[in-house]
Amino acid sequence: MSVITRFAPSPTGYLHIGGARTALFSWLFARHHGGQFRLRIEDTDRARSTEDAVKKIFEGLQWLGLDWDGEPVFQFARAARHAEAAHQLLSAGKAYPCYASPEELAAMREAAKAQGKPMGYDGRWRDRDPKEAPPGVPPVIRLKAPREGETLVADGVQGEVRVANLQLDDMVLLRADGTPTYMLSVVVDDHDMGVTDVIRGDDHLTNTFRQIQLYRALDWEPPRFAHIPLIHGPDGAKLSKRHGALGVEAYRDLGFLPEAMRNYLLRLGWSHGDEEIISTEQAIAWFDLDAVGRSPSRFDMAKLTNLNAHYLRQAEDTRLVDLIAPILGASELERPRLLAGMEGLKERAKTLVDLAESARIYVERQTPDDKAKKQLEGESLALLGQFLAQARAHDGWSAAHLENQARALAEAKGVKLGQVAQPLRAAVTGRIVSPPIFEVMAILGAEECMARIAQNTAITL
RNA sequence: GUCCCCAUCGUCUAGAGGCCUAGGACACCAGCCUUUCACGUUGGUAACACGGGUUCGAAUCCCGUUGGGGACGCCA
Repeated sequence: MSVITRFAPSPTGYLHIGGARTALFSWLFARHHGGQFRLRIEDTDRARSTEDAVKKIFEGLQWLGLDWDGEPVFQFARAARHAEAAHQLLSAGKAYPCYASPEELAAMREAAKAQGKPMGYDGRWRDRDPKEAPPGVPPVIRLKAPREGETLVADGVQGEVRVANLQLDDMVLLRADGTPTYMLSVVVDDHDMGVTDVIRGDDHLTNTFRQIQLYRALDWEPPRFAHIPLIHGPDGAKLSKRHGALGVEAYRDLGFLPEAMRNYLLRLGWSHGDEEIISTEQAIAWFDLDAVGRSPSRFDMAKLTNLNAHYLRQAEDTRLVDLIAPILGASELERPRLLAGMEGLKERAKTLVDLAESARIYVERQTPDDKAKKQLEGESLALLGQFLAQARAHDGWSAAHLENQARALAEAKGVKLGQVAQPLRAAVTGRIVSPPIFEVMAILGAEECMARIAQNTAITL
């Protein structure tokens, strides 16, 4: 049977980093095995689900390059089907109505805790005659789960995990208003969608025992499960909005490339020997569950940034110009300069935001900053003047030509090339850091350079 | 409280009993390269949580301790 995986987020917020990795792993697994990767929106919590969140999830996955097969399934639309499964269990005697009130339930939990027993429903309506039901109380429907033996999960990542059935209580299948609970919905949907491999966060591991009991009750074959460890924040605590749990679009806005994100997320919890830089094609070829680690990992911005710098250097110049143009508001006229300068810019940038910032020198004239100003006084300024006088006396404005002249001047004056280049850089770019200055000057052209120098220094030509 | 999972440099990890004086990557420090910065390059600091076993031999297997995490909803 061909592999079918799914990613099943609830649309209560953006697609966060943990969800993104889960989606990536499921996607890679499906692609590796030539199967399907499907998307299901778990929107049964009407109060918390929003359309905006659904949109954000779609956009997040698209940005990451994780394409899904077929149409997304909206879980709420299938509520009737879920309820049908519960009623089927009810008539088969595998489920029963329970009339316990919320207050009773709370009391049960407290009592169980006090006695050192697992917290949960005590099964008081399990074998009770429904005729004893309190009048006017709509019941919930609970699964009549096995009280003996144990339930085993043969997990693709965690190995064999088992728990005594006594630890598990009779879960609610249908709420008092007749709507299905998450546990029921997931099982029915995964079954109906033909999901063969459920890859999800570790936080679902204990749910899995209950879900397997449900599969058994419904006489369905459970899928294979794989629970991947959670991602923690830099402080080791659960990932919260405070540090890493931003939506993927936040990382996009921070200037990260999707391929860098994919590579980073892939290496968080998965490895292939000492490989670090892994293309998506390579990842598809290599990815499998046996190389997924079992321990949680921490989110490390520094490593993501490093990877991003790598992919930035690798990226096509035209693509990068397209990506930074909106940040810069660069007119069509300036695109040729950006394109010409991109080679030199991109190897110095860590993020698209950095890149855009450093690219401003090609887009607009900059007022010298404080450090640049220091290069435009005294001895430095004198050297600059001499360089300009010399440059003006010769024809040609290529990077090589300008550099040769600067070298000649430096040699004649017995100074280092930097002493000529730095004032020049300051006058032309307004900064003390930039791509090679002669290259910058060549791209800008003589006219623009002279205008900037005149504007930024007292030198008149 | 009950149950489940986890544990190698600061971080991500390699390691499936001898190949480990524990390897790589990021970060950090120092040198080199160099018109600045970055890249690149050379070197360095830095880890098997602890305690018991098993074994000729343990980072690797077993048990315990400690420390993290997760789950116990008519949320998903």
